[in-house]
Amino acid sequence: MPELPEVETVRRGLAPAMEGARLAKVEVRRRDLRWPLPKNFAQRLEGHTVTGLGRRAKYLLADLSSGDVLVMHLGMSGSFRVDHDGAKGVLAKYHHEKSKSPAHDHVVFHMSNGATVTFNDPRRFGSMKLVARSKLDSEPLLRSIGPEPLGNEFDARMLARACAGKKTSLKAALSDQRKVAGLGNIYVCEALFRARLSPKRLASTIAGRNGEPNARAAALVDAIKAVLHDAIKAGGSSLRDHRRADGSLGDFQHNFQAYDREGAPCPACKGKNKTKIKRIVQTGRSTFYCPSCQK
DNA sequence: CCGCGGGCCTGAGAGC
DNA sequence: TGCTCTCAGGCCCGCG
Repeated sequence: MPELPEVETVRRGLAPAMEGARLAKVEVRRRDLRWPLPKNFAQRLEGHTVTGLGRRAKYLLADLSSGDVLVMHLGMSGSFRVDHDGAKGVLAKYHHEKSKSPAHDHVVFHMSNGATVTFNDPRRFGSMKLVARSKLDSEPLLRSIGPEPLGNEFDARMLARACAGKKTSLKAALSDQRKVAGLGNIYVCEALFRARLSPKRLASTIAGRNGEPNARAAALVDAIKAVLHDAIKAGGSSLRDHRRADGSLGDFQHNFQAYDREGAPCPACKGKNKTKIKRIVQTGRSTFYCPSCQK
């Protein structure tokens, strides 16, 4: 499911239920997620307070009063659901969701404030890991991740430098978390569409000889920031699995201009003969783009 | 170091 | 209805 906007949406939904609350009880129903949860996983969490809930790239980071940080990833199909005691109506309301089978409720956090936070993940590509806060900077999962695209420091200069000299495609480069954090297949396609750049273009062509940014780099950074802002505002994109923490759907899928729109008329083409959005495969993943607009 | 392909899992949807 | 096949929003790992 989740790229940066979906993870940020989840974070904002979980924060009111988790921040400032104590992990009163932690149920581990399946420990074989992406990596097996250690035997003492629940023990290391129980009794400690969540002092803050943050995000880095597509990871959620729960700061704990114990000095640990709980690093969580949703993989492809992970989601969190918040229930409040007595809110049976909410439970009933979403009971029909087939994708939310309780068989895939793998970890349940019972918070001291009465909230229940449930991690559901059919494909189990998601993960949880406890890391000492003092060792977070050297944590292998996070160490080589590039800049946050919505941060002030992320600019054309930074992206151009990361792409300079790279013979790989722009599509592959933007999907590479080391170059910029948080983009996945959807938002790479949408950002390239907005920037009018072909996904097949070499990554090196957004930089000059010395790695300085050109106009394409500037357009691309603007497009990345804009599409992520718009998607967060819409609560992310719901295709199959993504829900807000209250169970409601995101809305941004209705704003896709290229992704998953193979054969549809390009929304940017002028005149009556609009080019159809094309689907190709790059590094094993579908890419959607307009061959006329994106050069 | 770099880039690519394979693999990890389950479920939905298409086609027969 | 039911089977088979393909595809899916991610990322680690091993290979060349």
